Amino acid sequence: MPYLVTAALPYANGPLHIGHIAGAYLPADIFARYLRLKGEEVLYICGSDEHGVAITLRALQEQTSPQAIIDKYHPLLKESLSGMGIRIDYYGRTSDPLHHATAQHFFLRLLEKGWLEKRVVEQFWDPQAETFLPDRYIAGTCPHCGYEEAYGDQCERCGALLSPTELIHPRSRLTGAAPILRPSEQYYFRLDLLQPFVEEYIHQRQWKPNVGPVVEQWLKTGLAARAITRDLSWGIPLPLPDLQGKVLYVWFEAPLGYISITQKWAAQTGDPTRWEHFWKNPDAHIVHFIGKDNIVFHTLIFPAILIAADEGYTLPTAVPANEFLTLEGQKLSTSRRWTVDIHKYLQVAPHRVDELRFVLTALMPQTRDRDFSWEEFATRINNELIATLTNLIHRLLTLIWRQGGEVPVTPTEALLEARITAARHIGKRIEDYDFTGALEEVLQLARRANKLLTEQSPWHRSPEEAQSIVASYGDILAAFGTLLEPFLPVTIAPTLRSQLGIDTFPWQRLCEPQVLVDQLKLKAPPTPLVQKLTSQELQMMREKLLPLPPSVPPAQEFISLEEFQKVRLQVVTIRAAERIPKADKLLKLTIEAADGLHVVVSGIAEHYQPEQLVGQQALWVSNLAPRTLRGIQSEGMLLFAEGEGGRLVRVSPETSVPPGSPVR
RNA sequence: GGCGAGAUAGCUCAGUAGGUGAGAGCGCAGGAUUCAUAAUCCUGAGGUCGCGGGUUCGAUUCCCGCUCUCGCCA
Repeated sequence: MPYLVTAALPYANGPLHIGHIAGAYLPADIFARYLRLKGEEVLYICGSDEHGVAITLRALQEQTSPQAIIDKYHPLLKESLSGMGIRIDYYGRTSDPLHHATAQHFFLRLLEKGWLEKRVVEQFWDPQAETFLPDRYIAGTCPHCGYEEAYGDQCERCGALLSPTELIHPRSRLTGAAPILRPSEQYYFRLDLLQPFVEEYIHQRQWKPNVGPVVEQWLKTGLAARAITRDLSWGIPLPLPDLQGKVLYVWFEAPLGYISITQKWAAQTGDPTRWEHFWKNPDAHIVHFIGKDNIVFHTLIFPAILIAADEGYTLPTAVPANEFLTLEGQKLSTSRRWTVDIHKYLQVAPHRVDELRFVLTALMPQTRDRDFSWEEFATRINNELIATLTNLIHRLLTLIWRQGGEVPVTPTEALLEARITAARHIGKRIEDYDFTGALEEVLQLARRANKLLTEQSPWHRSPEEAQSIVASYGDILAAFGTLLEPFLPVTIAPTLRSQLGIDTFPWQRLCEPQVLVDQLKLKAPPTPLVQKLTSQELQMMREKLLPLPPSVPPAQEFISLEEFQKVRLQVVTIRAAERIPKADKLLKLTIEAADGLHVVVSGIAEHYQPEQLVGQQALWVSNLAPRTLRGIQSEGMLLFAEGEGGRLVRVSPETSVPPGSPVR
């Protein structure tokens, strides 16, 4: 039975970050690698999603064309994925002419089958640009919170979902002109009529506990007809002559990318019909790995499209959606730059890809949101990956090397049994889409082997006994060469196999009691598979990968003007600066303010020499309660900006002003 | 406002179709050991299973209400 594995098509308007990897691409990769080892026929396809308003807007921001945006991000996405060891059989893109043709085919087919309906809707028109405006192209004042930069679909300040007509003083984000309402014809997809068929499909499948309730809720509310066209220039044109200037809405055409990219792949293999082996085969498994934001599209809308087309398409077998990853306790956000971007990680730590895969697998948000922190990152690597797993491998390899590097493999019952149950449990967990649990089983095997090895302590025994004990571990070492492959395929698993001079085994063999190899021969003295992560290295990674200091919460409460005015700020001139004995970080500063000289103790000695500061101006909070530091009373506080890596930078007026000038 | 999900050891999380003393990993304390990247192994401390009611012989597990967090929808 063939498997088609897909992962959410990444949107080509920004880089991939750890949340994307942990949510979709990595679980799909582990799943696909495991199936390949099992000898199943697997095709893992993915590609860039290159249409939609966000891309046009991005192009406007960067003052370039949508084509330039996608041509910039498509390769970046592709390289980020391959750099992470995500082995995708074919990575396509939705700007491909083949995708356009496939999407247009579906549109015409649905039209022919009567599932589409033309409706006239009132939409905003920009009289200057002479174009209809999508919701996101319209800005105005939010009717809920008064925010003046709210968008037509959502207010970014209060989070309210809006419709463009609700905005007070709407204006076009293209030209700034006041848009006017005009009637426009759009095609609607009659999801409401398809609901019975979709329900039948939904109830034939098993859904993950975090997916099922969401789907049921949508069905309960009732599916509504949705517009599948938009008045835009960037996208897939409607294949109809009478409606110019309209394109297919992204949520309609993007999922069809799974089909068109499979077709593209098939064309490359020389057999253009081979895509039907997956998409028109009732025995094929189609598994979509996505994040929770995509559940509705993959479980309801995409199947509805396939059902409506009525051309014998295979419906998705499973949609193992993951929840979200947070970073240091806060939601990842590309616009707020609160992310760890993959392409940057690959530059900063190119030799630590498997380490990141390990941590992201351990922290995969399978049933609920999970948090990624750098401290956790280091702990997982040093105390689990290295201490438990690769250290076991290293001590075994060292023992073998000390016996001449060549041993016959004669496993004990206990070791064989441990290997077999581990292989079975790992496989079962992966098939249940529990990747964290599968990795835990790998560690469990390492813990069992560590325990047995310590109990037997070959280093305490006679040379003969020691030799036979060490020989008994050869089988488990060989097994790790395959067991680690789905999880750590970039450096760790292949390096182990090359040290042992073996290849991977079919997964089935790991579940059977026959010895995997008769003997092992090491060519070179073993070197550790993973280097410990030092606190300096961690610090370096953190500084280079996280541009914002985590101490500033992006979601802040608003304060009133009155509250703000309680803070008294003035410009002061620093008249003297000196170090404080036995304090590494503190400087004693004498400042000239409106009412004369004051003493302030500042924690900036690591960033400024005292003589750099004398004569300079700074901002001073004058009414902060005084505090005694190192026996010196500090009055108020000088303000410094916190730059990257916690670097402190003095804040001062653009041109010199008299000391004591108020700041309001 | 409606709906959904979550709240279990210092931390991250499992779990219970209701039942003898509630689990794992990490962290911590003590011990063993030294083949190994101060890694490994053993032992231990530590929890009113969010709060309040109810059903029950018995609830962390079922029901109702509440609080907090997150998400979806209006």
